[in-house]
Amino acid sequence: MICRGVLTNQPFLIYKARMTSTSVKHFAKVASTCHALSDETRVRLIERLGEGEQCVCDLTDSFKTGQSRLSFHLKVLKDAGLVIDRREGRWVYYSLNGAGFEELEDLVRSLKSTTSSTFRRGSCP
Amino acid sequence: MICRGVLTNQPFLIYKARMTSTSVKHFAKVASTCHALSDETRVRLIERLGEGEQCVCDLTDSFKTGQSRLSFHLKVLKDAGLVIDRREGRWVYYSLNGAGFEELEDLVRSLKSTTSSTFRRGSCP
DNA sequence: CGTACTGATCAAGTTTCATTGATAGATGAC
DNA sequence: GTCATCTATCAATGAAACTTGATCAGTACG
Repeated sequence: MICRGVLTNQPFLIYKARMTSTSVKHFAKVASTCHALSDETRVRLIERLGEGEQCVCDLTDSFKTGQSRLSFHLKVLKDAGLVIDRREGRWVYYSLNGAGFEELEDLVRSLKSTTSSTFRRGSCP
Repeated sequence: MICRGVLTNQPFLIYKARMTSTSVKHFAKVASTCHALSDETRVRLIERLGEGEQCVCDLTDSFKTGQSRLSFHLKVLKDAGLVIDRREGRWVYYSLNGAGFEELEDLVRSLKSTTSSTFRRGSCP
């Protein structure tokens, strides 16, 4: 199966060159961060936290759902670096992690513009 | 459970006001798009397509995996609007869908800056 | 025609994730 | 101290997603 790009004629070599260990981590980072945002409940939590810091009791009230369920989703978001928590007495407050979102924006941008912005048309014999 | 934000004192009303039907769709749209990017193989596919249009045979070769597996992941990406395909004889070429990525960037941006950029500190009695 | 090839689709098996209810840990009130 | 409250964690169940191999649909070629 000898299929090559018109311009480079060596797409496979190019690909291997980009497969550095950091690139591998990059793939996993994008996937794990996006996984955190792949659930509608978690997206709703993010948008809610965009209004400002919220305590879990507030969220449980307005989301009208089990507390353990929200706790689970908040943990997923926290592990992804998208939110941070702060304990104050019995209550725990969650808010957005600005740094995590900037990183996310960078990741998304990097997806679109990887190496060559020129549109290379493939050709198989 | 009477927990209110310091500034508004009515966080729940604010939340309900934002729950329009378009917002609901918005949540689902972010979740579904991010789900497409929540798999490492699919992220690798995206980055590979960032180099230019690729035929499936090329991808199957360099990813060293089953053809049906790649076809499955390409379909997920296509359904999410992130890639487009083009048939040319026996071969099918995939490439990035610029419009889909712009929409994705908008979605991510909208997550960070929803309503108030002011940091509201919650307070529970 | 028939054959060879590319890629999509299907079905079965496996894994991973989300939900639920119960429990445990931590804090504050008494 | 005991009790109540808030939140995290655990175990079990159900659902969704991923993988694999086989088959099917479409195309090219002799």
